[in-house]
Amino acid sequence: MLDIRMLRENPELVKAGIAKKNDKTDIDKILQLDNERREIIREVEQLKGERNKVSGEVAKKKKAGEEADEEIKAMKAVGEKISGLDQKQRDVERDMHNLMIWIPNIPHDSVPVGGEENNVVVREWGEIKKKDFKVLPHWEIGEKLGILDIAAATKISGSGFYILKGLGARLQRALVAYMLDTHTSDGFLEIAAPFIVTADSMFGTGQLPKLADDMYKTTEDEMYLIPTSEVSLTNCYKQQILDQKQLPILMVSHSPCFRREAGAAGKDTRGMVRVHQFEKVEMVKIVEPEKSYEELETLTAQAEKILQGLQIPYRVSTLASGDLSFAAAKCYDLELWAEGVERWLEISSCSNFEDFQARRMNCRYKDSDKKVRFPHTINGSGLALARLIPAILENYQNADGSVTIPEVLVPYMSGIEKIG
RNA sequence: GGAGAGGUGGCUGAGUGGUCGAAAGCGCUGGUCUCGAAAACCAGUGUACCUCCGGGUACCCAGGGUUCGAAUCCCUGCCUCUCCGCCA
Repeated sequence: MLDIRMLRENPELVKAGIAKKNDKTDIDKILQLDNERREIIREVEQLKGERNKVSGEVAKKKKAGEEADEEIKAMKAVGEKISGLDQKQRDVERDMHNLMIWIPNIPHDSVPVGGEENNVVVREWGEIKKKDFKVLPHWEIGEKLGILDIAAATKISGSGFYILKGLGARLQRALVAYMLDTHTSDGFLEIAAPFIVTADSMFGTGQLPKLADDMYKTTEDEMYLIPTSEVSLTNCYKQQILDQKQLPILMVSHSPCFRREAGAAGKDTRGMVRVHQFEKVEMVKIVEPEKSYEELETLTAQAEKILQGLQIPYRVSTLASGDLSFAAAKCYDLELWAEGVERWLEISSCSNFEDFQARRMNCRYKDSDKKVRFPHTINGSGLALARLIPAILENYQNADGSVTIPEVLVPYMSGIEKIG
């Protein structure tokens, strides 16, 4: 959510900002409602002041055993006027709120303007080596090794699901453990949080109302399956005032992620790179505003650390404004190179939301001057399993059809060094 | 799922229609005292909004309602606790 004061004081800045995200919210309409709202408040507060004063006099008279019919009659009329204005104020505020919740966060100045084609690669790591044999895509090598069964998953749940078996499932568990161990030893607190959350939590992190169609919703209770544990982690601190001493808060968790992927039919449908349910390790930081961009860099480095440990080539891009998600002010995408599908696969998005989510969640902190302020929130995958496993099956594939286990994972695999 | 009890400031807790934004205690901040600390004593101690910058309004879980007037009465929702049922 944006600050209404910012809209009032810098409407052109906001308009320019949301235009960079191709958003067409009518800012002038909001400002008009805001003016209307303030006019109503001015009027109704004056009336309420009068009512309070006279009601006090009524109380005094009654106590003294005097009549106060005149005052009561006059205040009845004032009261009616007040409830009319109260209603009007509620209506205006509701209309305003319903517009405000659709405004995306505005991009940071360092974000390139434009669509996906304007994303900027800021660094690359590792060497893309061409193997001297034909590398099979993960769905083929996975089936051959008996560790991946997409057909069975399709029977159970329809398209967009996968089953890992035996050492495939074991590999996933090893990766999760490796990532959690890495992040916790770097200061992140491991959290095991709910996978089903209220609409209010989805609103807090900015998934609702805009992304409602991309999520699974329960029919009886209006609960949502999390599309990422960012939702559970960040909302741990909603409707709360933190102490500055508690910051920065660093959290990490492993969870399944559920995504309807509405409108993505036919896109990257083979294998496990685009599915309705996948596992992910997610990092979230809640930090002081002044430090958030610095903290975004270290969070991104933390995600990169995993890929470096696994020796998988990757690149980091700054997303252009049009490619940014609804709530993000700046985002780095990490993409790894998968040798079988011969493509860059998005493996992590590290974003700074500034105070956008904090406002929606009403999460605040008391700074050293005891002033209550909104902190900044940051998150990033560290990393997504459904793309990491394909990359390992492809990049670590051998000519004989076996797959070598990355060295750092061997201890997590009871010493197993190779599948197949 | 059934029955009951309850949600008041940072915390404990009083308040059942009229000077209640809310007693008291604790905590916290400042001061006196002290070499310093503790104790004692004194003072202060919420947030948001509107403003013609004088001040005003709102907030006692949330949202409605009754009333001249609501922390207090009514309705709805959420949450917590106790007992029963069910259950990995």
